[in-house]
Amino acid sequence: MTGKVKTPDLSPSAYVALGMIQLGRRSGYEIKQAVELSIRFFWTISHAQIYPSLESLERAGFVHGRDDPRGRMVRRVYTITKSGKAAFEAWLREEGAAPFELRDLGLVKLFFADLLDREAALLLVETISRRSAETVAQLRAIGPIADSVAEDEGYSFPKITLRLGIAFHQAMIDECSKIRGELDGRGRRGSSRKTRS
Amino acid sequence: MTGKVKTPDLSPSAYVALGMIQLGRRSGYEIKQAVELSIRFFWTISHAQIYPSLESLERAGFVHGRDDPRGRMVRRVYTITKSGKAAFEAWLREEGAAPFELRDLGLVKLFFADLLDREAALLLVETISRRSAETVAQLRAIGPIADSVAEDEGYSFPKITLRLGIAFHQAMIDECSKIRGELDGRGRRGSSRKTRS
DNA sequence: TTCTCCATGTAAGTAGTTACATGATTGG
DNA sequence: CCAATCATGTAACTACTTACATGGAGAA
Repeated sequence: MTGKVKTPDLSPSAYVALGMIQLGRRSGYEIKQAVELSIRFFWTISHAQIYPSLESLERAGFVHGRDDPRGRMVRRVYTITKSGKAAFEAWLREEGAAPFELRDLGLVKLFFADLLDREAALLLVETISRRSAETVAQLRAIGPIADSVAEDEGYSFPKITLRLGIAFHQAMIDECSKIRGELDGRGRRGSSRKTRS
Repeated sequence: MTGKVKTPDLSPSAYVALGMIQLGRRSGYEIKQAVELSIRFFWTISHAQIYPSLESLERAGFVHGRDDPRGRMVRRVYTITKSGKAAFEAWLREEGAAPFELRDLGLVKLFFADLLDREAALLLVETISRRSAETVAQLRAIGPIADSVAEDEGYSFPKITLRLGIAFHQAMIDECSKIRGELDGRGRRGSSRKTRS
């Protein structure tokens, strides 16, 4: 009789917020902070997106919000509902290609680096490598937090996604250093396109 | 007297188009194809973006376009101007963090996988791993084309960006298989959060 | 008192997509 | 003659960001 339950189609970011609420975040502000501390390397949400998302989650019946001022300071906290939990789990289990989007101007520039001299090309490699190194450092800095979350709350997957992030930036760093070596070798024999022209 | 030359601020995608023209692509259609064949793994442009970009490049004096119909078929081809070459090189050399943006719902879901049973979590790892494997396969398929571009036209950096792409997806695959191993080990002792609740 | 953090909200703008729209050419 | 490919263009929409806007709380 119920037939197909009309799942209100919420944006991915709304589901992210829903997930954060299920993990214990209460206000929009806390959700934003949690995202910055955890998944920001593969997903970002601005607060201008979070507050409207919370409204649509509430309209969908997935969360229940109530005002909970701190002193005179306005504040609205949310709890996940039963249907919210079900919807979130369904979303997690949903099949189909989860979109993977990478936009990296550094790599784009490197693609065109034949139009530059060797030094400038090396600089581009350097830039890509350094940026990944910084990211790895930031990810490692988060490590202890993820450790304590795993111990205190029993959530082990944040550590795993952290490892994946480190792994792929480390791969970039390693490949960049190989490339640098090769370009140096080529350079010593002096055969840069730019120099010739 | 000339003072600061007012560089019209074109979108990154316009610069990508400019670069493709410098590498010998002539029409919007060819640019689109070249992008799909080369940098699509870290940059995409829809044709709805390319044609307006070409107009702004022409307005900026960076390219010169002329109609070049094939029979009765409309077609407009572009050549890069001197100032276009200079502007493109300046863009390539421009310092400052080239934005790196990754949006990956697969990793987001994995982050929340503590809310699932072990099998479902493994499925998520599987999905991430498979997607990277497919990407690596596609990148390897492009390899021979990049090889011939390197030999025939002397452009060696397309091969290098290809390698970087393969390297980081391979890192994802490797890390995923480690994770899978660990989850299996944990599973045998039966301590999934979902099962307990 | 002043700075940083907590906390929420909106308006305007950017960047990009998909879908709509058209039509020629080539090869089977 | 039909499908795939070549070729360009626009309108509507979506998603998202930045900047504007406001103000309380706590610490130095």
